[in-house]
Amino acid sequence: MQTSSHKPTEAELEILQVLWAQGASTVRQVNEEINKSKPDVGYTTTLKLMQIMKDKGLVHRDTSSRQHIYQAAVEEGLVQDGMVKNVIDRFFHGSAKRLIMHTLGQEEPTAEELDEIKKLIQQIESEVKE
Amino acid sequence: MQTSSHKPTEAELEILQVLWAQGASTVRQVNEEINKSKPDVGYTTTLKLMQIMKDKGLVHRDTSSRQHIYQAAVEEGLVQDGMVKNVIDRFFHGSAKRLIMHTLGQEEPTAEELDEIKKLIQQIESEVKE
DNA sequence: ATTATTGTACGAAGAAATTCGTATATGCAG
DNA sequence: CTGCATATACGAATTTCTTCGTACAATAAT
Repeated sequence: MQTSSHKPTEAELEILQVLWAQGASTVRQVNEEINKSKPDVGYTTTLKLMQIMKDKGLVHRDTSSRQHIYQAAVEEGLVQDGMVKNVIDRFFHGSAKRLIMHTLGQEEPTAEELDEIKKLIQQIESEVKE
Repeated sequence: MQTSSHKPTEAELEILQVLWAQGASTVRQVNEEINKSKPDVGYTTTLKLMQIMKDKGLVHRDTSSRQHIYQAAVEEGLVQDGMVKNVIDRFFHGSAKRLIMHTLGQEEPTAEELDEIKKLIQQIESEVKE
């Protein structure tokens, strides 16, 4: 088994975000996207990071054309999952409930959103009963 | 206004956790607590970190006795808040709902916890109506 | 009073993450 | 064909974070 899933660093994560949002992309496309929020990140910096990520197995690379095309090799959901676990452990004493309640109290969800959350809760409750 | 709130690093966060849990403490108290999970962290390492944190304004220090007494200078809730915002932005496309639903789906909360969350939702709903 | 213990100060080593300069290859316009 | 724009490769500098050795001061013990 290919021991995948090195935990991405900050900068690597930013690149993954772009790949998740835009799908397979060249280094230039990724760098331009990143430059929208961080104008000073040089092209070779992004390139190097993406090469490192390829070595770590975080992305796949298609080298058949001159402009290599990169693609996320880890699922967004799995990384989200890891991050949520991490936050729960580090900031909410291991309690998912605390995270949820904090978020509810803090982020002012709309009535529709609250509705959807309620529905999900009911669904979970019914699953547990059966 | 004193632009406070340098974002704490990993190691700094761990120290803040201890200070939040135990209240004002000496370096030795903090180091001993940390040694429960990380036995190899040396005393001077913790000391140095706490001194750095004092420079950054993350903790306050009372030097009136020989054993300096440190106290968190940032509120746990505020740091949690910042982290939750961060995670929502970076991993959940800015949607608190998505974070909550992901967490609910992932972390298998107990029936009691679901109850509490429902209560909070109802409370928020009634507040919005008024 | 002398020694051992326990404390802070702080420079600097070590490790991890990020950034970039430069070499070199390829494609394209004239 | 020649020059310019645009690629990748990759070593190395830089920055940030963490760890610790060592110097020195204060207190406690004998």
